[in-house]
Amino acid sequence: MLEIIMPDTATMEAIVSLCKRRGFIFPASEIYGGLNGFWDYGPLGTALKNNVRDAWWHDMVDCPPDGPDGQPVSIVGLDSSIIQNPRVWEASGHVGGFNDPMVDCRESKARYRADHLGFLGRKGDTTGQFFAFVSGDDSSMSKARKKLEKYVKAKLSDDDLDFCGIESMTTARLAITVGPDAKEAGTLTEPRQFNLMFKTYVGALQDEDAAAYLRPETAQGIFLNFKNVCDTSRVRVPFGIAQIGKAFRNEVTPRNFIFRSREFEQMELEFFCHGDDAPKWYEFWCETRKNWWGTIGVKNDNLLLRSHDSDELAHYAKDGCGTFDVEYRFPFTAPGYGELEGVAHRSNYDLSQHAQHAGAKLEYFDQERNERYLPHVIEPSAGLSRGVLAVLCEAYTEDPDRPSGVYMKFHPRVAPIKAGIFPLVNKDGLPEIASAIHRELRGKYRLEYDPKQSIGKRYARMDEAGTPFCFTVDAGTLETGNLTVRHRDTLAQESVNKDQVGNFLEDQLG
RNA sequence: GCGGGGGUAGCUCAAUUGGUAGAGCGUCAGCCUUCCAAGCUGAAUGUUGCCGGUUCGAUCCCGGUCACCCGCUCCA
Repeated sequence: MLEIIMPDTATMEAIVSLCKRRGFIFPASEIYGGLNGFWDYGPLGTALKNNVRDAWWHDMVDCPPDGPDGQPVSIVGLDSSIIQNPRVWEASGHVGGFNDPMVDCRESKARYRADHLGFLGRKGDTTGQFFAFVSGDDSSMSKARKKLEKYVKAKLSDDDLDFCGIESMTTARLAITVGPDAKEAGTLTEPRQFNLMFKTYVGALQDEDAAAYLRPETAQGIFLNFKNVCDTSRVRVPFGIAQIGKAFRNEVTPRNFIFRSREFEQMELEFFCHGDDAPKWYEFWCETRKNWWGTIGVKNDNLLLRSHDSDELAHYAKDGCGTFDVEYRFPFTAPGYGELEGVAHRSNYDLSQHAQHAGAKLEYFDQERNERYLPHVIEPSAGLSRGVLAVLCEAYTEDPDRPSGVYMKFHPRVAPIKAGIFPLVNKDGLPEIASAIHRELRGKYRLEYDPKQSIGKRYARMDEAGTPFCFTVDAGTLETGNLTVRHRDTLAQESVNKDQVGNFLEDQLG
């Protein structure tokens, strides 16, 4: 029997509500009415996000996985600037195609710069069709002319033609215009601004010479420093450079909580290798990255791993061996999936672009091969903000049988609070024992000591915070030294000596 | 960007069809309490999203705006 899964807006609203109630995530500048596409992380959310971030950094940089040859791969860290020389974004392809008003064709799926389009009509005819062409492209123009002549069923001389630019094209005119690569009329959109980058000005004078952009991805900062890292870090190809940081995109429609926001965090790795070895490393990183999500509790049931079809490959991935997505079934995408991470073979696109635009020598000399070349790049690019959202969705577990009605089943590795330390009652010397355990271990683990209110209330709070363990000191502890540890997921309780709490956590958390 | 839906305490909601708002839960304090939001006593918290208009008076009517949710669009 197939289970039919629908977009679950009720669950999503419950998750957003819990995030607000417990201090995971708030709307940014909420007391001023918020700001579309921006979110703030509260105490628990910050801890959760830092834990996901640290897990990635640990597994990629501090303790990278073994490569295909069984030896640990070589990866170093980087933290580049959010604002770079604006020419960076020309080289990367972010400015140009996306800084000017663009016209899309719904039929041919082609996109044109609006100021590069010309329009051809019959002089004196205000109701007949117009035919668009790409200015400066003779074949495109003659094609438009032929289409026009076929439409009016007459041979036209130059004097019969009416040329105009996009500025003369009203909505009504566009509706009867045939695109440069289209057959039907009315498939061109109106010119639309596609500047997805946030613009700012460097220095006090706000003239266009001082214009700069907030980075729309962290990746470029890595390519910019490729030579610096090679020259200073004794790395040899193949190796990787990792970076975690904020990126900014002025999205048309921010939607779905922190899934598509205008300010977000990325965890990106650019792995440089010889072009011949690229397929091998691509394979390796697809495998490595898809398995990683399980180590922070995002399970296979809700993960989808898929390769891009060739027609959806980005400009930088055209010549590579493909792009591979790790997708997660969020409540708002179900039964579909939303992207968590993409592993792309970018060939040597980025380095060659920067070498060309900057006039810099970015080639690497490979001693072993006795060969000078631009390395190819395998890029596993993961969303930290989206990762946090996936972790939240995955952890959210309804359980009518427990007082809170819901608990967050975080993997201990990313849980904001690792354990609660409670005296069963706030008297008889129990708080002193619990407090002493807390003071002893708090430097090593994020713990919460709470002597107030009923024990059930404290357990319920920890359930919503997703704390995996709670240690409770009771009267028996005074005699035997044993206290009780409660497991969040099973509600099971077991006895542990108070001197063994540190060891217990060490076993469970590593 | 277009269309639709609701914005009332931290959360879930009620009320007044024009006369400045309540409950439950949560939170906090004290008491009590031998393991799952228990009990008792008390307390704090709202410019009814924001701005303007009509009115003697607006949370309610009107206009605008902001954020959120849904459907299109968009998402290199």
